[in-house]
This record gives sequence, structure tokens and C-alpha cells, in this order.
Amino acid sequence: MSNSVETSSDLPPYRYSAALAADIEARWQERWAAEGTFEAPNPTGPLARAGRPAGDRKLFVLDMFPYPSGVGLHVGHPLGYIGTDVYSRFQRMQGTNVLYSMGFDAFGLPAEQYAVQTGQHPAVTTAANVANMRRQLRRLGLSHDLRRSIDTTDPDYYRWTQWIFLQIYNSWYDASARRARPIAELEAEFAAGLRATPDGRAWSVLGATERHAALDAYRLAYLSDAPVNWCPGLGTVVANEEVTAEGRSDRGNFPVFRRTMRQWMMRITAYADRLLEDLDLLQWTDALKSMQRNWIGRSEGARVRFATAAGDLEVYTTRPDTLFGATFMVVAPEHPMVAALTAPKWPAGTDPRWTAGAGTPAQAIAEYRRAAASKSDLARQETKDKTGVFTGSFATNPVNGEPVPVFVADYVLMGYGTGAIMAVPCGDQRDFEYARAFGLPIPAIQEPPAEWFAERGITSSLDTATWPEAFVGDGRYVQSGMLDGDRSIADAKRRITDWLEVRGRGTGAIQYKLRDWLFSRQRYWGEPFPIVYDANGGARALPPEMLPVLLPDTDQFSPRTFDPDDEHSDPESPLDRLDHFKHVILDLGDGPQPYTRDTNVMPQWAGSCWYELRYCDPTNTNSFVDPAVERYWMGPQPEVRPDHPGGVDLYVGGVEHAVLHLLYARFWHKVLYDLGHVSSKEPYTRLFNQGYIQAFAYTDERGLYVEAAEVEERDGGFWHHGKPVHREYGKMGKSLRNAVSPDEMYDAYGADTLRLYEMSMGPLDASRPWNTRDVIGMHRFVQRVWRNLVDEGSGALRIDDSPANDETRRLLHKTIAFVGEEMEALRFNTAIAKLIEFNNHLTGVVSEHGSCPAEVARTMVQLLSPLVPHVAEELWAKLGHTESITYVAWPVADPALLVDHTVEIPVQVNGKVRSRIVVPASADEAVLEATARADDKVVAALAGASPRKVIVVPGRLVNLVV
RNA sequence: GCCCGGGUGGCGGAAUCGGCAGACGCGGAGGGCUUAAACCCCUCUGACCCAACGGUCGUGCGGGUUCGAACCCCGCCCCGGGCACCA
Repeated sequence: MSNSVETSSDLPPYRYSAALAADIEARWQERWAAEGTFEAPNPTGPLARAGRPAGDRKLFVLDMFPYPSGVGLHVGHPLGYIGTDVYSRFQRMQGTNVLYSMGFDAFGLPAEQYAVQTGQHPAVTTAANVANMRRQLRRLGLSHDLRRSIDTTDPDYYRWTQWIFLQIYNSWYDASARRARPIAELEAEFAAGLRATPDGRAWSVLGATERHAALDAYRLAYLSDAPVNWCPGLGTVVANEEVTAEGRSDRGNFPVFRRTMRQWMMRITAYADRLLEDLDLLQWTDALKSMQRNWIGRSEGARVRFATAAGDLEVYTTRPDTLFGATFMVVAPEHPMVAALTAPKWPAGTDPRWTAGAGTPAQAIAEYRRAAASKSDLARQETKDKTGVFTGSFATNPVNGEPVPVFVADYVLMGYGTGAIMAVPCGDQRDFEYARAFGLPIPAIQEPPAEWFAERGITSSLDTATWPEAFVGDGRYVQSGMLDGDRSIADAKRRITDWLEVRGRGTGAIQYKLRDWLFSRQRYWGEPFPIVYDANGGARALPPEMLPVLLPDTDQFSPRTFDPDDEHSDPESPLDRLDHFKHVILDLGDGPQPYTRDTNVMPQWAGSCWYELRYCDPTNTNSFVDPAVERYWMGPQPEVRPDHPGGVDLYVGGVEHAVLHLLYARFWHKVLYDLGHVSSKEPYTRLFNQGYIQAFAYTDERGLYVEAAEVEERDGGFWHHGKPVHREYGKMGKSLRNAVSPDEMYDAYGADTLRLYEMSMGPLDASRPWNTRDVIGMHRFVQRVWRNLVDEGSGALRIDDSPANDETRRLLHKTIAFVGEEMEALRFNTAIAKLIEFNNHLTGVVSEHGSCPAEVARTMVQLLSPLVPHVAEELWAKLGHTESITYVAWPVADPALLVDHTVEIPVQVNGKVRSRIVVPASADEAVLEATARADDKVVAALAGASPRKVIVVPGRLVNLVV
């Protein structure tokens, strides 16, 4: 650290240096831990504290908890943590009981893969990583309640993850009541005949298996065949992002097959409308809400049935008004009707482009489906060329009776709508391209406006052969039967939908893009499912008293692998092999019987779907959270905060979780709410996305990243070991080799300086570049504060009991008011700027008088303490206080000192500032105008002209318009 | 392609109910302290013109509204993030 002050040898003995900071920080961290300073009392239970009751004012501040990685932290990680810590400390000084802790989302793939490579048990590496990260977080001075720290891999934690799974499994969604209810109530409705069974027979005549199936069809957690990327060579299912464009696995380069597999699913789609509507309750940014809305993807349209020889083919469309332009249909390769639609031979006169050169439709389709199955979702989506084959079958367009050919093409996805579309090539660009490629007719059904043709340099025409692309927009309907002449899409949609409904060919429908959540993994390092199967293969939920289902110990963490080309192999997860785990004899209420355990594990999302609730009551062994404790921290508080719907008061984390984690957690929370286990409708009331710390990264001529710390800048270029390198810019991290360790910052400046620098760099929600060179500025600031209060030679305080002068007091009270406002709004950068300004003023005062007024010193230390807690504690103690500054009341600004007697007002002539006048703060418009017009510079600027208009904004400006 | 952000000095950023553009920090220049240096303290630091007073320009680009626009409107460009053959 060439620019560190540590290189100088003859510093004053009590200068605030990195060494002094290290000493101060270590001492206060020890004392905080020893005294349990940050332990927030619960209203009841073991975490209640006799001497410190849980008051009415509570605040739950939550960070997105980290995955305990083996490489530890870099300075980009704690940005959000420092922000929440500053806010929590600020709130404690307002007399608020703050729940603030940190846990670890420790199940997941990296630990498992590390275990596979090294043979070390994930539990061992996880424990070591957690310990290391706890140490690093403590070094930052974060004010966590350590009693509440949780680890998702702890059986005392995942016991309750399993318990919540059972709650979901044992529930169904009552669409008319719009809420989840216990499955027993559904069974009662069936039994009482209030609800029809699937085939209409009486409940009493159904066998056990039939009853089981009827209930399973309603459960919020259910088993279903779901499409997955199966990689026999790895023996596991892989994510889209792990599949290359060639349809092979990232690791090992094995073939990956798209196929369906029996998987646990969560019926999150049942909650689509509530997840959408309740966004209105939340104090989230509009950007974030819109991401969730787009993901849920509600659309209004119609389901339309096209008759075929194989039965009705149903499509979903958002534009039923375009039905007259539908000239062909496309079904996804996985569509269940593909086989039935496949004609025995090509109809006479089939266009050769439709057959892919195959002798029969069956051959063409089999080949096409095989090719589609070997492509990843990603590859299917990236392909620009339109591919597909004709089934040999035709459907009948219900509005005009025209026969339309049915194709199989992979640009239609099984996962959305019905997996089949009606293609309207004149109004949809994808359909347009497909029609062009396959020589299908493209009749115009809406007349584009004249500008549309003008912009494309063609003459107006309804002959689509002259069109370069599909027309998407509003236009008068043509060649559309009953719609001809209509101009309103909304009106046309309504008319067509009514027409279809009357004739039984379709219905208005609401569709969501949101799909059910694939919830099982064939892996080792996750929560086992609390489910067993009886001799008939029927799933049975374990009773809560049998929880936790412990993850069994083993030293074989890899799944069984297969011949890489054996598409029809089936995964054998690590738990599958453990007979003592898999085969059990249990008494589930009907005597001891043999069962087989489910050998899937839950996804990493599971543990993070409810962790905020466990922070509330981490030691509870009777329930996942005590209801009274839950109500205190999470419930609405109509008396205290009428507009607050309950939930975590402030949740801070990266925008990468804007959709999945936040949606899954909201879903679980809503189920728990419906079942009466939690008291708020939403888990995270206010959400704040912190930005990323970015940094320069450098690539050599081969395009590989080199260690950024070793790069030097000279001669207008960048050099690494004498070779030129290219500068890039990106998120700080290991992959770009541009990470800066917090340890370097502690050594050079201390934790308080690092905290201050990260908070001063810019707004918390903005990404910003790391610049080590700039850190010194915040170190100098702390140093100046220290020097204003402490003699650097003797270490003695340099304060006095004289009152501060009027100017200093006014400035101090303005600073109090401003800093308080900015902290409340998480604008720490501007709060720090104001504190620096005040301290710069104070430097002048101290150099004039030789000491600082004690009253000013005390307040300054209080204002600084959330940001730089260690040095603030040290100064507070030096000022004679024995208690920690943590709960000392935040200073209150005197309103009388916030208003100035006189103000300086700019005077504009024709909108340009020509002068400034000093007037009493209370000056009215007449006084302002008169003063302005009497000003020499203004007179000069007017040059004898008389203003024809005068704008006076009291307190702001005067503008004379000539 | 769609959606969401964002473009302000050499750098990070202030200032948005439409009212003094550039707070604060870094970097740079000059001065003080010192035998000397470091540290520290003070002053200056958007560009251009001017000896100076002062003036002109200036918040990605082009228009517009307004007494007045970084901020509002229209049309573009660029950067970041997210989503995507979504029917």
C-alpha cells in the first residue's frame, strides 16, 4: 500500500492510524460479544430479556443470507451488509428494538461438487466455511444478534423446512375461497358430496388408490412428469445454463437429453393472481415489481378449439380477433396429440418443403422430435431459422370453416399455454417467417396505416407478398367476416370470443406465463423429503413427530453414472443407494409396516423460503416460530404503523434474486398465512436492491484475465509483467481476477474506514467502481475527527466546557437534521458528505480555540456512530461514558436553529443569474423585487430596459424578464 | 426483439415539487510548516475567451414546452441489467 500512511515512521503516537484502528476495533468487538450488546429481546420465550423489554417500536432488518463459499469475502460482498448495519444501529438509537442477524444458505451444489472432487464431506467443508465467514463478518463490526444466526443445513433448522413442506403437501387451493386449506377439508367435501369426484362416482365407492389420486390432484405439492435435461454421463439432471448450445453438458461434454421425469412440483400457479395483486401492498421499486409482473405474465385472451380428425385441438391466443388470418397451426414436439395427428401418409400434393424429405409423416416427425429432444431449451430458442414438419393432418378454422395444415415445430413450447398455437402470419413476425419459409398463405386481416407503408418505402397494398414483415398494430379489419370495418382490437376480441362461446368453439381465458415449480433434485446435499411410499407405491406423508428426516451420512456423494448415450436410463441419486435409509419399517398409525423413503432432496431455494421466520425464534423446538414472537416481529401493527401490512421491514439484497427467490418465498409465506401459521400476507414489505461493486479487469492478448492487482498503467496503456493488456470493467469477483480482499483494507486503514468508504462511494442502490486509491479520503476524515477531539501527542481529550458559538451550533443542528433524514432514507453517501462538511468547520474552530466544545464533541460522536461504530465507541468512552453508545438516544435538532435569519437569493435577468442579493429570510415578494431592482449588477444587466414581467419565488429566486 | 435502469468535471458522485449545476471525496496545482521530506494545515481546480473586471458555452445527441429544463414532452444514440421463438 504505497499510499497508506503506515509507511511513515515518525507519526504522533496517538494519531488515528491503521494500527490504532485495529486495536480499537478488536477491543470493542470483544466487548460487544461479551456483553451481548446487539441481542434483541423477544416479547416472550428464551430470547426475552428481563432487563430490556421488547418495546412497541420494532424493526426487522434482513440481508439476503450468503452461501458460505470456500474463498471467503471480497470487498464487494459486504456493501449491503454495511448498509443494513448502519441502518440498524441508527434505528437502535431511535429507541427501536431491531432484529438483525445473519445466517447461511449452506445446502447446494458447490459444496457437493467439492466433496465429489476431494472426498471431504460437505458437512465438514460447510462448517469450516461458515466459521470463516462468521470471522470475516465480525471483523467488519456488524451488529448481528449472534444468538439468532442460522444454518440451513442444521437438522434443527431443516426439520422445520420439512415441516413446512408437509404443510404445503397437506394443503389444496380452494379457488373459490382464494386460499389454501387443509387437505382433510377437501376430503370432507368429497365425502359429503359437496364436491364432485373426478369421474363423478360417490366418494364412498372409491378404493383407497382412487381416493389417493383424487386428493393428489389437488395438493399444493405433487408428483408429476416434468421436462428436464437428463445427462446419463453425469448421472444427473442439469440446469439450462449447464447445457451447451450443442446440447451437451458443460462438465464432461456428455450428451444431454430433453425428457420427462417424475418430479416433485409446487403448485405456485394457484397463487398467480395473488402474487400479482399483492405487489400493491409492497414498498418495492417499480422496476422490481414490473420484473415480477412480467414473470407471472398474466394475459387475457381465449382458448379456441379447432376440429381435427383426431379430435379437438385447443390453442390459447391473446388475439382471438385475428382468427380469420389463421392459416396454419403449430404444436410443440412434445404435444400429447402429436401421435394422433400424424397421418399415415402425405396427402396428395404436399409441398416438398413440409416433409423434410421423409417418406411418411411418421418418419419425419420421429426424426424431428428426436432432434428437438437433443437440443437444450436455450438452443431451441436461439435458433433463428424456422424449422418444422407437417403432420399430414388438417384442422378446421372455426370462424370460416377453412382447412388449415397442422405442423410440429420447436418454436412452440409445451410449457406455455396449451402447447399449440394458431398461426396468424400477417400479424406475428415468427408466424410470418415460418409462412414464408414453408410457402404458406399470408392473408391480410388488418389494414396497416399509410405511415406504416411509407416508413418501409412500399406502396399501400393488402398484398402481403410486398410486405417485408408482419404488421403488428391497430388497423381496420379486412377479410375478417363479421369484423370487417371494425377498428377496435378490444371490441373485436370481445365479439369473436362471444361468437366462439355461443358455438362452443372457445372461451375467454386468462393465462399466466408462470409455471409450477420443479421442487426435487436427484442429489445429496439438500433436505430429504419427509415422504415414504407404501407397498403399492402410494406416497405417505410422515407425521411431524418423525421429523427431522436426517440426511444420512455417506462417503459416496456422486450419483450413479450411465452410458452417456443411454437416454432411457433413470437417475439413481446418492440416497437411493443407502439401503438403511431407503428401506424402513414405520408405524404410520396402522401398525408397523415396511416403507420406502423418497430419495430426492429439496432445491437450495427451500431453505431460503422461510429463514426470516426462524431468525425470530431460532431455538424453538416446539414449532418453527412461536406465534406471539412471529406476531411481534412480522405481524401488522395497526396501532403503531397503520399503513404497514406486516412482514420484514427492510430486506436488502442483489437484484439477481428479483424473480425466483422472491417469488418462491412469497408463495411459501402465503401458504403459511392461509393456514394460519403467520400473521402477515407478505414476507418482505420493503425491499432494497443494493448495487454491485465493480472493478477494472484486464485481459492479455489471448483474452485471458490476468491478476488486476499486478497491472501497471504507463505510457497511456496497461501492462502486466511487461506485456500489454486490455482493460475491461465488470462485477468484482474471482472469475475476472479483480477481487480486492477486505483484509488488505483492514491492514491499511481498518474496518471503520472500509465501512465509511463503501457507504460514501455513491447511492446504495447503484453499482459503482472500486478504487483503492480513493479509500484514503475516508481514512483522513476519521483521522481529522479524531484529531479534533484527541491530542495526537498525549492521547488526552481536547474538549472544553465553553458553549459553541452561534454559527457552529446552527451548523451542528442542521447537520443533525440532515444526517437523520438521509440515514432514514438509506442515503448514507450524502449523510457522510454533510458530516465531513461539519467536521471541516470544526477543524477551524478547534485550531482557533485549541479545543472542541464538549457538547459539540458528544453530538458529533453520536452522529458518526452508526457509520464508524468502533472509533465512535472509543471516543464515547473517552468522553467519560461507561455504557456502549449503541442505545444512546439519537440527537434531536432544535428547529429554531434550522432557520436562517438572512438568505442569499439569486437574481436572474431573462433566466440568467446576474447577481445575488442578501435579504431577511422573511422577505416577501415586494421586498425581494425592490431589492433586486436596486442591485447594481442587475441595473447594469437591464441596461435601462424595464422588465415586462417579474417572477418572484420567495426564498428561491427573482427573475426579471425584459 | 421486449421490459427495467442509467448517461453530469480527469475519476467516484451532489443537486430532480422545474428555480444558484458540479456539494463531499479522490486526483492535480500553488502556498504554509520542516534543515529536508513525509504527515498535517490553507488556497485554487468544468471548458473556452480576457491583463483584469467580466463574458460565452456547458449535464449523451436533435427538437419542443416554459420567465426559467440535468429534471417535463417528442425523436434518436450509447451503456448496464433482466427476460424471450410466451402465441
